[in-house]
Amino acid sequence: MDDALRAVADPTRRAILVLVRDREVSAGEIAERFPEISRPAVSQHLRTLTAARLVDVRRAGNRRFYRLRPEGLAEAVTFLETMWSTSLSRLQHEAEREERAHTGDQDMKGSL
Amino acid sequence: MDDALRAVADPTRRAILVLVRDREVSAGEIAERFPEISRPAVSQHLRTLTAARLVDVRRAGNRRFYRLRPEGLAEAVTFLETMWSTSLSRLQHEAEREERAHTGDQDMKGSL
DNA sequence: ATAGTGTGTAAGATGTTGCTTAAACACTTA
DNA sequence: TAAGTGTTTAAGCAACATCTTACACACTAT
Repeated sequence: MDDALRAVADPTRRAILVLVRDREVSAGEIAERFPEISRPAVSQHLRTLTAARLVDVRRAGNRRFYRLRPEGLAEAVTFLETMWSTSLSRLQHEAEREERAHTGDQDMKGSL
Repeated sequence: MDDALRAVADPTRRAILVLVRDREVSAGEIAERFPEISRPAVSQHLRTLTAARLVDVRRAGNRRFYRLRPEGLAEAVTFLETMWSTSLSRLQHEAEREERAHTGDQDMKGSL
């Protein structure tokens, strides 16, 4: 998870992931989408993504095709979802307590 | 989203988020959980998390209490979920094509 | 006021990241 | 073999992140 979240923290790498989400894309084609940075820079990002197991590589002749490897995101998604939804459900419960309190239907066990 | 993902890329900050997920925790109490790093280091992490709007702060007398602000994770969760599930559904479609081709009855869910 | 407790800020050392240019590798084609 | 294309690796550098120590701030209580 650590590698995945670190990899995903960079905006260029996130953009690359979007590019390779739905189809295989060659390194060169990826690099074309980032005219502002050099090819080696893109290559290094691809290496980082590969090391984080966020993309798969297929070598075909001269070229290398990259594609999203969604399983690599599983742990990171789970972590963030847990933080997000667990805490949201807490907020929801508080909201419900608020509502009961206002309608005179209090639940003492719920109070802190 | 950028700030949130960068903030969450650090393991210490992730651990802090877990600590403040379910309840308010004071800066001192948080720092106690990280004996290996100094108090100022923790304070700086808290600042980063606050700037990323991933936690809320409440000042009470001497102390400052931190708590998870789940809304701050919304965009990041959405991004990762989209990458994850969209791509998984692609895999599923490929699996279904495979299945039709082989007339087998395998269950792709196992590969998650 | 003064001292004590909880916390944050400043300054600086150190390691890491992301970029660039130059060179090398790998495969294709003449 | 030699030249051409696609891609990665190497080396070096500037920017940034994270840590530490020392100090400052804010509030509490003698």
